[in-house]
Amino acid sequence: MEKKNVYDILKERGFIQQVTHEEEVRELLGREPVTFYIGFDPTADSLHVGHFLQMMVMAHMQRAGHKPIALLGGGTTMVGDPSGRTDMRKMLTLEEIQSNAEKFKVQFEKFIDFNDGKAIMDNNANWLLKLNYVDFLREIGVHFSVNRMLTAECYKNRMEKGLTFIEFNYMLMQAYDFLELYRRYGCRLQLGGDDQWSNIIAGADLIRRVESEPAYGMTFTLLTTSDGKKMGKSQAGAVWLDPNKTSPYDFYQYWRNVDDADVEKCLALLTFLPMEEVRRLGSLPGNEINEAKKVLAFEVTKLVHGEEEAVKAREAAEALFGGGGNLDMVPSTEIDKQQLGDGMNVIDLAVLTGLVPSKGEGRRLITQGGLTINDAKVDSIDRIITLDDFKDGALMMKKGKKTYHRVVIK
RNA sequence: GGGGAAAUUCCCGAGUGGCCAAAGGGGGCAGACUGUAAAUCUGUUGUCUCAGACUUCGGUGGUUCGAAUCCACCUUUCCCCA
Repeated sequence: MEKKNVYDILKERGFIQQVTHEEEVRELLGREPVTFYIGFDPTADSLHVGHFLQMMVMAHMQRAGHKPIALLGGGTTMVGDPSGRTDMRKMLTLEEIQSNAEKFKVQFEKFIDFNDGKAIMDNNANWLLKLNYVDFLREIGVHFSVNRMLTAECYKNRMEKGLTFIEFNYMLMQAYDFLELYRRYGCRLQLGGDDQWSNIIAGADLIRRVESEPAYGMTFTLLTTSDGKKMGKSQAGAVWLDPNKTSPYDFYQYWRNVDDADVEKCLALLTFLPMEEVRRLGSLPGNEINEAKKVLAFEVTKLVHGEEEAVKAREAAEALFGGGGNLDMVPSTEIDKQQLGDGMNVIDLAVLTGLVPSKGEGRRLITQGGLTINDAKVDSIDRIITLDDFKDGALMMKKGKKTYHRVVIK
């Protein structure tokens, strides 16, 4: 069987949103190994699921024999990308950015194979930070029409709310990155989320002007739910790839609970399952779609945290929602006997475990009948927890229908 | 540089001296219904030793018995003019 063009794979799985030169890009990708890049601005101390989608693209591309460049935005983050934002980005210090970049670096290495030059990692701080202002303006600035920039989609809503000059420059920096990567590594394709479209075409145009060489760009769908909201946001904030920020159990549960309407899309974008299987799972009727969600949760957790963690997360979920099984991975808190004393108020215990953020909320929860201890509803805010409530040294608290927390006597 | 407007609780946005922990919406949380889904309906949504007390309305200082509301200065943002 002839090898499938990676462009068609990405298209079929629903990644592709916009392409600068559709036919040319497709042909190029089918013809020769292409060096391409995706930029990641280290604005936080961990990658999140949005980044994960980009890494899936890199992985698909790498499998097809192309060479990814993971570009850390150590330089661009100093400026801040205004795209898709209504307010100004918080300014980060150089130290914060560098520390974040180090964390990103470690995470990249889990997803992309950098051995034997199969992929490249670089940081635009290496060239952006030492740029000379006037030289930059003369070499790069001349190629940008302010009139045109102002019409760019990414500045539209900022034209109403305000846009500072520093952010306005972001596009030039990113365009320059592309040029720099072209010069250093022969990179002629930039990929990114759809909110990066303006920045990407700016870079491709720059290479065409300055180097008179073809350069291309392509954007991917952003992870949104069927009703257009950003995905990867849970009540606790973003869903992080760092297990210390989002535990594998919570990560698993996030995907286990996606809307019916989003299951197929997520399977296509975030797993490597063959498309026939994705379509089959996505079209399961009614209740059966839960099987698809289990597959989704397991597969994504496996990719991000490894098979062992994924199995544990699945077991924990099955134990809680099905009964029996291994409870090791369920979020839990250890408490010693002294702390418990002669008895401890439920609310205090709930706050201690972090199940509720404050006593007020704990009271509210109990009053509304939302707290369960060992499958029995707590009906009084004065309920005292004693050693008798622990079975084999453990007690199970449940908030609402699906937030479990184990308390273990140590 | 000159003139005008604004900054409110997670977000948007009311509130112009006591009735304001602050309308309304969104979001969150919980209950009912379900399939660990969606939609819908209901309740709830600053903290605490919850009767009551305490902290909050960009910052600092004032006026007042009493301020989110008035005054001064500062910070930030937007708009108009140059």
